[in-house]
Amino acid sequence: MSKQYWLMKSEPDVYPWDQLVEDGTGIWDGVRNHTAKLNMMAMQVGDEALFYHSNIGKECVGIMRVTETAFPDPTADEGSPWVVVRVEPVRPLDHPVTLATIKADLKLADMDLIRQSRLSVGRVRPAEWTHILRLSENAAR
DNA sequence: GCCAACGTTGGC
DNA sequence: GCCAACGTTGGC
Repeated sequence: MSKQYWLMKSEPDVYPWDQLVEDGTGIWDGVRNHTAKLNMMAMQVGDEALFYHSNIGKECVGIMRVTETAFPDPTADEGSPWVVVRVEPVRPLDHPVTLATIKADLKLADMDLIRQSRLSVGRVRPAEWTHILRLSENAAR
């Protein structure tokens, strides 16, 4: 299967991008939503994901790569359906791409991030991915 | 199986 | 602090 793209939210006062960079790798635990879980179960090693800071910042700050497919969330109860994936940082974005920027861009109006604002793990279409990366290169905001 | 009540997420 | 969106729970 060809590479897929994702967006994963974390509140920066709980687990910020810099922490993932410092750790070198991490598991995406604590997801308790079935749609988000299904997205994580669809991830393949080598898929790439935007790291999004929710609540504080409200911006995409970096790119990470999936290094291990879904396995049971060690922070969940035994026998629960919840899973994690393992990720590692690839690189920070040249400039963060804010939610306001994404909302203002017609090409990005159909993103999971916009259409289902509470979803913590969403799909990003290839065209959306390249567009956001282009925005992060250009934006001298 | 329906739906009201309630809880959580996350933007504003 | 408020509220919209959405998920879950529990009574019937």
